[in-house]
Amino acid sequence: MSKKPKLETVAKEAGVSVATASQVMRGAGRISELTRKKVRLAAKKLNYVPDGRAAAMRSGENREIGLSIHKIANPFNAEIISGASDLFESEGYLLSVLDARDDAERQRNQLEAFIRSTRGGVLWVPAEDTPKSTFELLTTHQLPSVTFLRRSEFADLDHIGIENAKATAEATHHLAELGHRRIAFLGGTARVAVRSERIEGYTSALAQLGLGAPIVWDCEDGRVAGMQAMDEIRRQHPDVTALVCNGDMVAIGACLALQRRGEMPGREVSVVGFDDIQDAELAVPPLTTMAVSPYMLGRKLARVMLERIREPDMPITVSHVPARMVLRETTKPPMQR
Amino acid sequence: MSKKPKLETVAKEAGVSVATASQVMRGAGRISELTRKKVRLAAKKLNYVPDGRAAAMRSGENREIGLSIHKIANPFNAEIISGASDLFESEGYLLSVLDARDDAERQRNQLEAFIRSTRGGVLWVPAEDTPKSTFELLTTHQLPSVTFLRRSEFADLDHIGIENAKATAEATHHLAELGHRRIAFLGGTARVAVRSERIEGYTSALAQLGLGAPIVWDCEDGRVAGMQAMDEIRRQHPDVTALVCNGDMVAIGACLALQRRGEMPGREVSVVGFDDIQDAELAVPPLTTMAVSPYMLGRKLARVMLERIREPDMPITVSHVPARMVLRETTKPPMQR
DNA sequence: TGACAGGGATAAAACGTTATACCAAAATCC
DNA sequence: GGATTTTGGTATAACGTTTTATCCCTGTCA
Repeated sequence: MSKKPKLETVAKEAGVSVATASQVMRGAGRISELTRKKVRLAAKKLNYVPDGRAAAMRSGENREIGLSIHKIANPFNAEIISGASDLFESEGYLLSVLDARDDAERQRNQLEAFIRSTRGGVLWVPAEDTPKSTFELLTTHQLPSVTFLRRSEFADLDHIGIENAKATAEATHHLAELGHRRIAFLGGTARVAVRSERIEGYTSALAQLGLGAPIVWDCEDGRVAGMQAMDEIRRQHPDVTALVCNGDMVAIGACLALQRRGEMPGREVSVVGFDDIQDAELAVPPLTTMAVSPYMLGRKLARVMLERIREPDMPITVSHVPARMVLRETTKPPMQR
Repeated sequence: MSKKPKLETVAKEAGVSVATASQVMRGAGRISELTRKKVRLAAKKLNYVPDGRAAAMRSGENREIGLSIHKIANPFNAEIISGASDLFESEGYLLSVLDARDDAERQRNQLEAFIRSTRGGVLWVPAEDTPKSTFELLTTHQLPSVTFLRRSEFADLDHIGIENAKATAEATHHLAELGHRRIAFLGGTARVAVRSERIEGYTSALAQLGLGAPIVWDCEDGRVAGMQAMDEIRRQHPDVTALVCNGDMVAIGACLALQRRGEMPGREVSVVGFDDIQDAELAVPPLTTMAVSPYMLGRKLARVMLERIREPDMPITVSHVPARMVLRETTKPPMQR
C-alpha cells in the first residue's frame, strides 16, 4: 500500500517525537508506561520494522556476522553452520553464509564484500593457499575474525580447531592393536594445517610403534576421489592392510571401491574415517571413525566471536575440540594369509 | 593502526572534496583523469573500502540478497546456491544464505531478519506448512521475493520450479516399458507442492497405462529414511518391482537396503531417483535418475531476481526447468519368477 | 516560598555516504 | 570581444536511525 513506514511516521501516529519513539522501540531511556503503549500500538498498526542499517550506522553496533567456508554441501560443515546460527540467533545476531568452494581468490572477494557490507565480524576457514594479504585485509579493517578447522601460519586470529594429531594417533594405535603392520594415510591435498596435523599424528604413532615408513596418499575430499585412490593403493601397495583417512567421505569412497572389487572393508583392508558424518553410521558396513561434534564446534565458534566483539583487545584464543573414536565395522584384525 | 578510513580521509589525502572522491569511487560524474588518479591512489594507500550500508541508505539501491532454504547440506541445494551466487557476484551483488532446516517459524524469523537488515530481495523455498502470514509479511514490506522448488498456494510471487509431473510420468512410463506392472512412489512427506506434483505425474501415468492403484509411501528425505522405507515396502508389498523416488538420497537409501537384504537394485526392484546429485553416478550400482541442473536453476533464479528488482511492477513470472532421464543401472526388466 | 531533585519528553547533532544544485574557469561561438 | 556553453569541481542537504544535552514540569523538602 503506502510507503514503507519510518520512525517518524510511527512517532507522528503516536503523537510523540522521533526520539521518544526510538527509545520505546529499543526499550531504553525513561519513558512512561502510557506513552510506551501508544508508541507500540502505532508501530504495530503501521507494521513498522526498523531499518537495521541506519541503526547500525549510527550506533556503531553491528549484529550481522559473515561466514565463509570451503564447502557448504559438506554435511559436517553444514552442522557447524547450524550450531553457530542457532547461538547467534538467540543473541539477536544474523549469520550469513558464503561458499568459497576452496578458491582463495573467491574467498578474498567474499571477505571484501563482508567488509563493504560492514559485517560486525567474520568466521572463516581459510581456503587452500590463502596469501598473507588476505589476513592483512582483515587486520587493517580491524574486523573481528575467527578462523576454524584450518589454521594458517599467517593467522594472528582467534581459532577453533580439532585435536587432529591426537585423533589420528589414536586411530593408528587402534589399528596396530588389531594387528595391522602396514598402515597408510589417505586423503586431503597438501598445504592445509588440518591435514598436516593429522599426518603428524599418524606419522608419530607409526614411529612410536616402530611400524616403518609412513605412506601418505593424496586425494581430493569426496567419495569419488576416495574410490579412485583406493584402487590405486590396492595396486601399488598390496601389503597395506589398514587406512587412516582424512575424512569420512574419502573413507566411504575407499570402502565402496573395495566392495566394487569384490573385497570387504574390515577384511582385506580396515578403514578409519574422520568426522563421523551421518553417512558414516549408515554406510554398509558402518564406518569406524573419529567423531567430533560439528554442532558444538559451531556454537563454540559463535561464542568466541561474541566475546571478541565485546572485548576487542582480549588476547588471541586458540582452542581445540576433541575427537573420540567410534568403533563400527570397518576395522577388524587383518586376514591371515 | 589508525582508525578506519572514510571518504573524508581519502578526499583529504588526495586534496579534493568528499563529493569528488565519491564520484571517482563510483566512476560517475565528470572528473578529469588527473584527479581520478589522485583519488584512486589515495584510496589504495589508505586501504579504503566504502561503507556499503551508508551508500545503500542514501542511494536507496541495495545490493544484498538473502536466501533461505530448507537444507543447506543437501548437495542439490548447494549447487543451486553456487549458481545463484556466481551470477549475483558478477553483477556486484552479495548473496547471503540461511538454513531454515524446514522449520516454518525459524524461516519466518529469518525473513524478518532479512527485512530488518534491509536485504534488497529474498530468494526462498517455503518451509513445509508455511502460513499465509509469512507471505503477507513480504508483500507488506514490498520486498522483491522469488520462491523456488516449492510453490505455495498462498504465493503471489515469482517462482522457479521443476517440471515435476512430467518427469515422474516419464520415469513411470520408462519402468512400464521395461515390463514392470506394480510400481510404487517413494519419498517425501506430505504438504509440499513439489511432492504432490511428482505424485500427480506418477499417478496419471499409472492411470494412462492402466496399471492399477498407486502406492505412495511417505518418508523423510535422506539415505537412512530411504533404507527403512525400502525394508517396509519389501515386507508389505512384495509384489512391487519398481520404485519412482522423490529424490536421489531416498533412492540411494532404498538401494542400500536392498543390498543389505542380499538383493540387487535393478533385479528384485528397479529404482529411479530424482535430481541426479553427484552420488547418483557414484553409487554402486549407479542410479538411474531424473536429472535437473541445479547450477542452472540457481543462475536463472538470480536472473529473475535481478529483473524483479529492476522492474518491480513486472507481472509475476512462474517458470519451470525441465528434467531429463539419465539411464544407469538400477532399472532393468523385472525378474521372471 | 524558594531551592532542588528527578521523571518524562524532546531538539538537534551525529553516523558515512550520495544526489542536487550551484559555481568558477576555460573553451567556444558569432 | 562579449555572450554562451562546457568542463571540472564543490557545498550542502538528504537517507533513517541513535545519542547527548537540554528543557519543562511536578512534587518535595527545609
